[in-house]
Amino acid sequence: MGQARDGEKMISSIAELIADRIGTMPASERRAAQTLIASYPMIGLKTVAEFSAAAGVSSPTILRFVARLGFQNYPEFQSSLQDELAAQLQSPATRTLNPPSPGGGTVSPMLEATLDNMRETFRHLSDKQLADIAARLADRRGKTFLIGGRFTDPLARYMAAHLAIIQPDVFHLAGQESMWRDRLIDMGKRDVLVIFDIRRYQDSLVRFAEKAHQRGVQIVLFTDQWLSPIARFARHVIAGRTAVPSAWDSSAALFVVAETLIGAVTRQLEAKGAKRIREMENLR
Amino acid sequence: MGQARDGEKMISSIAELIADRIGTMPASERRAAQTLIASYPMIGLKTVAEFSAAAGVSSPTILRFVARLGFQNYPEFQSSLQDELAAQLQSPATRTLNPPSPGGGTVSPMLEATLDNMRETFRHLSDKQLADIAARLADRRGKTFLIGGRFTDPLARYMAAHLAIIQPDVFHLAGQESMWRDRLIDMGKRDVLVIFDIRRYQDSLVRFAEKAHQRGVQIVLFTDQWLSPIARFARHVIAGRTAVPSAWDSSAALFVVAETLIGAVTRQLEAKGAKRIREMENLR
DNA sequence: GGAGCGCTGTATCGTATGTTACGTATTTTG
DNA sequence: CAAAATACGTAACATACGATACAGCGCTCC
Repeated sequence: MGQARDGEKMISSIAELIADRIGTMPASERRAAQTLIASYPMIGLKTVAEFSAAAGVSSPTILRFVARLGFQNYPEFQSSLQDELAAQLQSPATRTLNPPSPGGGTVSPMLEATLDNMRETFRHLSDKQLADIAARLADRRGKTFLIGGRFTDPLARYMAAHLAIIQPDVFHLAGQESMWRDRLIDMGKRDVLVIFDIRRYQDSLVRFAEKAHQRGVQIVLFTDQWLSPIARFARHVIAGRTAVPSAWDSSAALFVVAETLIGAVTRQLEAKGAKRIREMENLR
Repeated sequence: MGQARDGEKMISSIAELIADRIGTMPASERRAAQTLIASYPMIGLKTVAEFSAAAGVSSPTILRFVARLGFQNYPEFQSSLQDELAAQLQSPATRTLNPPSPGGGTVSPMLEATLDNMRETFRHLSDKQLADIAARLADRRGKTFLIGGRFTDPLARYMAAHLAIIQPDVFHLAGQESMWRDRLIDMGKRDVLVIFDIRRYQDSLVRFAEKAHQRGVQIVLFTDQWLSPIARFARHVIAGRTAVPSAWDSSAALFVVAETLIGAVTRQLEAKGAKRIREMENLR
């Protein structure tokens, strides 16, 4: 990405790079630079022809322009712009919330990142998608199995603990691989398998998911934004943000999605008037 | 641009368009859709080949995917994404996020409440308090035990899974009450017992906490804002908000506190230069 | 005022990219 | 269980895109 360096000066964005070198450019290239800055960075993502037309110069001038910025070719220049955009989008500039803690402590960054992760996660998650998954989980013609990886299995347990109360045939798959591998026999087309898998993805889970998929089991996958290979077999994929300023990844966003789903399933069953729910409420 | 309409529903972004139609898509196209959503919208700005590789499908599938979304060809699809990006960049305020769902947005209130809970929880939690607890957990002269209630035991497991890696003598107490009650024999003044207990508070846990307290064990309690009776015996109490618009209480705030603590303990051990940490990092 | 140099656009080329046709595998339906 | 329909990938294709060679123009400096 921003490998383009200039002497000892730190250049972190292409816009700065341009500002730095615009003085040394010939007239036409300067027009190109100004056009790019004017509607930064969108015009740079379009084709050379469009860029040149917008700037009122010829194509080769655009290419000479990007070459002068230090890029080998036009695609490389575009990739750089895209990376910049991606970074910009991931850390929402709109940090309107949480006042920085007085002590400038170690807590705030962690919380900030976690809150951002949740907002980002839900931003990519439509109500409809969640409703679909909830409907599938509330559809009581089949069984529900839940399983997770090394760090995420507690999430599977958490979800199972709730779902098992409001409906029958909910099973958390625990213990040794050999234990739950044998449960495949019980699984069929009408069943749902909820899998939690984030980096580093576990081979055993992938294998298990594949076998289940072959048996026609519908897979709901909770994973991180890089998508576990299980996504290949999954009917529904929930991609949560996991990056936090810590040695560990955060599963908090996935946890919240899980809670949201639990709530949605409960509501759907209530709407269906399942008598089990009414009985349950007596116990609360 | 946003000319893509669907019946009477207003679709203003491609992400919404996808969410709307992802249900009607065949498996491979759904994978394409999910990869795009996972890193929205950057992957869509790259070439068909890169997109298809990232999604693990073939190029034609990508093209069929964009065709299903209503675009004549791939460049038109990309232009649409770019326009969307441009609009988003120009008015950061107008973050076109989760559209309120037709069925009376069921997601947003849940997320909002959860985020509020976290802010509230941390507002009453000083950095010093967390640092103290982390220091206690990082003090390796004693053992660490973790246990939780019916719904919160997964949180204990989650925390144990992490702590057990960075230091020895971390035990999650599972199974029947009789099982862990006997472990009391192993506990002494230098040991720490982390308990998760929210409404409805479990008698068995309260009894257990009391016995441990009598043996001089230091108790760290995760509970809700109404405080479990265990608070009476606890050295450190973390009170998290749990109220959400759902039939269930939310443990998400406590989960985030747990993650924060895990991070803090890890950092403290790193600072101490524990060789175990260095060994661990080789494995990551 | 003439010669040299640098800047810019036109025209051409090679290639990477999007596109399409077709055959196979998989699922669905009668 | 058979047959049709659908989904998916392989491979060939055409085009549009970026890259380059070259010529014209203006500017500067002898």
